[in-house]
Amino acid sequence: MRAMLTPATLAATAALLGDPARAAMLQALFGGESLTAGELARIAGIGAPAASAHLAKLTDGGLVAVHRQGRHRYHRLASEEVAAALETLGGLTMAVAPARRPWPHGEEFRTARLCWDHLAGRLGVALHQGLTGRGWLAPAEGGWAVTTTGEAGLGALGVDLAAARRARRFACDCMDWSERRAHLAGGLGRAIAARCLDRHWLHRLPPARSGDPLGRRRLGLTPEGARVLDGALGVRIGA
Amino acid sequence: MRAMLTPATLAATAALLGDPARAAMLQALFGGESLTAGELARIAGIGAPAASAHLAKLTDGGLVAVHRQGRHRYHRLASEEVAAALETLGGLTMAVAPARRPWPHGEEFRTARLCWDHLAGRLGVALHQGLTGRGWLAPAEGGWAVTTTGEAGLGALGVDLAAARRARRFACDCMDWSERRAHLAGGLGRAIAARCLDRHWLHRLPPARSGDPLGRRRLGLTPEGARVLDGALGVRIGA
DNA sequence: GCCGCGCTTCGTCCACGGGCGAAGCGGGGC
DNA sequence: GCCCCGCTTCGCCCGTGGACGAAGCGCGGC
Repeated sequence: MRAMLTPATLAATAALLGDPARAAMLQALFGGESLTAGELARIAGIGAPAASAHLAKLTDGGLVAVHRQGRHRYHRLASEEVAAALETLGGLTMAVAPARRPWPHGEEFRTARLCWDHLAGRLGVALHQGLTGRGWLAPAEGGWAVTTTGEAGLGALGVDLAAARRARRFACDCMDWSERRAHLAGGLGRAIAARCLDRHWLHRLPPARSGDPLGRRRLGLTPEGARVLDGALGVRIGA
Repeated sequence: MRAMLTPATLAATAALLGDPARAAMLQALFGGESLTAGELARIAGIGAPAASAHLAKLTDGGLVAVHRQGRHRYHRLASEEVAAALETLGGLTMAVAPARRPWPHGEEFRTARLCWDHLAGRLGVALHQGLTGRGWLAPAEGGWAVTTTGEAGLGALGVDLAAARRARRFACDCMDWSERRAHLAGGLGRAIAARCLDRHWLHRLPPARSGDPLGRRRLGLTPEGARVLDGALGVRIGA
């Protein structure tokens, strides 16, 4: 039983993304971290009351989820779909915007980065290719399912499949705007990214400059990470 | 040399989609047809002056392209990226909107439909799977390239590869929100869809009811189409 | 050449919504 | 218990932008 997709409801969702302050907040949350209302207010360059109003709209609209902890309220993106929409809208914006200033992140940004909680860029796309090409994932209702081969392979890498299965979506596609190809999202995408960061196969790179809207989303691959991912899945993004 | 992706530019693009009248226009154009300003005004339920203003914003923003013919001005979506953004935003809206009215299109809509100018739904996803799984497409900069095997296979189906290559993008992914998987967009996606409709392997289904916001996007597969696509690419969506 | 039609431009109105300061609420710290 | 601090609510102001009617422009038809 799904709802009707009318122009009005689509416009309502798009309008939530169409305010500069809200867009700044969402872009900050797109880095994968949970942030307090105060931090988001500072990032968006507005006062606390305005930020509170924006965050109320975003949570009402189902784009942001809140988590109370003491006197702080931590905000994060609510779902895969929100991350996917931000990623795709970013691609549209880049395609549409005339080339004004040079793109300051260049190759490093396209090589590997976080898309909310999963891996993107050339690395994310190569990972998707490796997982499906080696038969670790098979088509399933609503995305992908892991095969017995995949279960063994991912287990050997130490990926927490149990945690991945607890997510609303186990594995589905997400558009990578810099590569124009799909990368892996869902619980499995998150579990793989978590494992890579946990084992220091990947590490977060510092922002290119202060106030960087892309935050700490850029990732660097360590020599060990390159070895492990190439050995297990044929993922090669160096050259 | 790419432009910078600031919150402000992303918000500006999203705001273009965030108006009910503009969203209605874009959703109508998402069916793949070129429509005149008058038709779009009627669809959006607004007067001619307002429609003209909205269309000017959409073309200025690079979301819609115009084509003069006599005293009519035909409007269509400007690029892959716009179609991809509409598709993804639709998915976000559906995920976010509480299930109000039942979804009236059900299985027929998920089985096969147009996403602007290429195939989507279970059929589009299966096609993508068939093309990549059989080695007809290989990873390439910015999407996919056709292999020699693929060139032969697509040639045998009568797909116009020369026309496909003239497009800005030859082949790239686009998110399918009903399947949560990638389907094929770009010049090749358009050429394949055109061939299928041309040979009556697929045909447009009438709107489920008048005023249907999804227009004539639903597609039906003919027995011959099912036979051809299964034989060439192992595409099976019947059961 | 004249009129008709599709579309755009201009001028005007008005409503929605985002911003802030002040005040209120609630959880922790001491 | 008191205060501090993070966040929200309230009340208000103001700017943006979307709507329409009237008028103008350009292409076609007769």
